[in-house]
Amino acid sequence: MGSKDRILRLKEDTRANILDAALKIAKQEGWQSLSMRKIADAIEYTAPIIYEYFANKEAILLELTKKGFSILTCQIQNARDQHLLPARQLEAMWFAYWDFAFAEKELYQVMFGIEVNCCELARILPESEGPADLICDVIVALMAPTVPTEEDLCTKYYTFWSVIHGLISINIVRRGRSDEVNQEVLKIAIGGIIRSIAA
Amino acid sequence: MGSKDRILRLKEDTRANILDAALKIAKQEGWQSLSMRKIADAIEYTAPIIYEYFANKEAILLELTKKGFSILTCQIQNARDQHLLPARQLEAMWFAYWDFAFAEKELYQVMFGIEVNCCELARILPESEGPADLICDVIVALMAPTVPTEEDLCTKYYTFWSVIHGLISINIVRRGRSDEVNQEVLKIAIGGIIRSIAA
DNA sequence: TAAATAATTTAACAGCGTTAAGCAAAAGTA
DNA sequence: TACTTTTGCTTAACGCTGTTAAATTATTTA
Repeated sequence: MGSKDRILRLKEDTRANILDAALKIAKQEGWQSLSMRKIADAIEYTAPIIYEYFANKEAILLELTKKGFSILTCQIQNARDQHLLPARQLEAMWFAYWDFAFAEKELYQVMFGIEVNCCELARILPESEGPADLICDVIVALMAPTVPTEEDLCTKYYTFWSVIHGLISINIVRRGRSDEVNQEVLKIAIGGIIRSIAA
Repeated sequence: MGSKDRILRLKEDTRANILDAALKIAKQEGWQSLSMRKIADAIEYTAPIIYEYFANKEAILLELTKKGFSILTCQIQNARDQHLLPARQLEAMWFAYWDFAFAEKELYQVMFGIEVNCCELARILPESEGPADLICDVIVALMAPTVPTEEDLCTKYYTFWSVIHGLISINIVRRGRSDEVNQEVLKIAIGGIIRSIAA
């Protein structure tokens, strides 16, 4: 009876191997050249086997997206927990976001890229709301005792995200400027928004 | 001898037809489903013919990118010429940028998407510097009589671009919030940067 | 009219995602 | 032990992709 468990565990392993292989290939050759056959090669099976673990290629990308949001959420949480003042927390959280985007460039790309998985991500993947929820909490704290409307909170988060995501996008598609320039732009932008929120 | 000209003109026509067809297909079905055979169908030829006008599919995208930058540059110029004060000009220019991104969504995507044409765009396509040059000029005017260093100017342009590009990206990949929210975020962001520059 | 050149198409290659059929080994049953 | 069923996996195939070479048709030149 224990053999069932062992087999189940092996299956879980192959599933993880598929995801690992996909990400590894993306890191080495880019998402564009990721193919089911390459994944199969990497895990030493033939391509059809993958379809016993994932419905299709998109499902693999979605799972990696999920993984990405899980890691990002975790790191934003950690950043927050290392500060007490909301303003400091917010700054640290966005810097964590920034760091994640480059430390896990491929994950970030599959999370926010022009890929298939765009449209209704929050609907099919509730985890994708994690970072937003965390940051909105701190924005509320920063504004206390004023309580923002849902609309207002959304706009503020949105402004933050646009700035940081814009900077990241530009840095990923182009070869970014020097790190110093980036850090400065980031600090100016974040500081400006924080001040405009706190005011 | 005039027949040579006529043939050349016809050839120029088919070239334009290829570009038009490619953009039309992208508008109707998205870049992802654009194929050489579909283009060929649209211009009522077979696929290999396209290769007498363009080296490959990427060359077609590059040509459309070029076209996009040409239009964008033109519209930014127009926006500038309708105002006198640098601050007003700058605002109008970024709003023109914004409008272009949505009026010509597909062109904007191929210009700044995660596509192949990313890395050294300015090197292979000098036109892509047009908008930046125009806007930098106005930034300099805004700062007068202070003369910014190249680095400083670059950082300021870069900050602008990040904010606007971020907002646009988010609006294109996700279904954007209401127009009012967007306009407000945009106005706040642009206004904030302009003030921080002018100060 | 015959030869040369140009324009266009058909056929093919290698690769893609995906599915169906086939096979071989293991497990269950008598 | 012998037979059947199930499982795991592969091979083969379909229709699609970008791209190239060969074959074919049409046009121009001699």
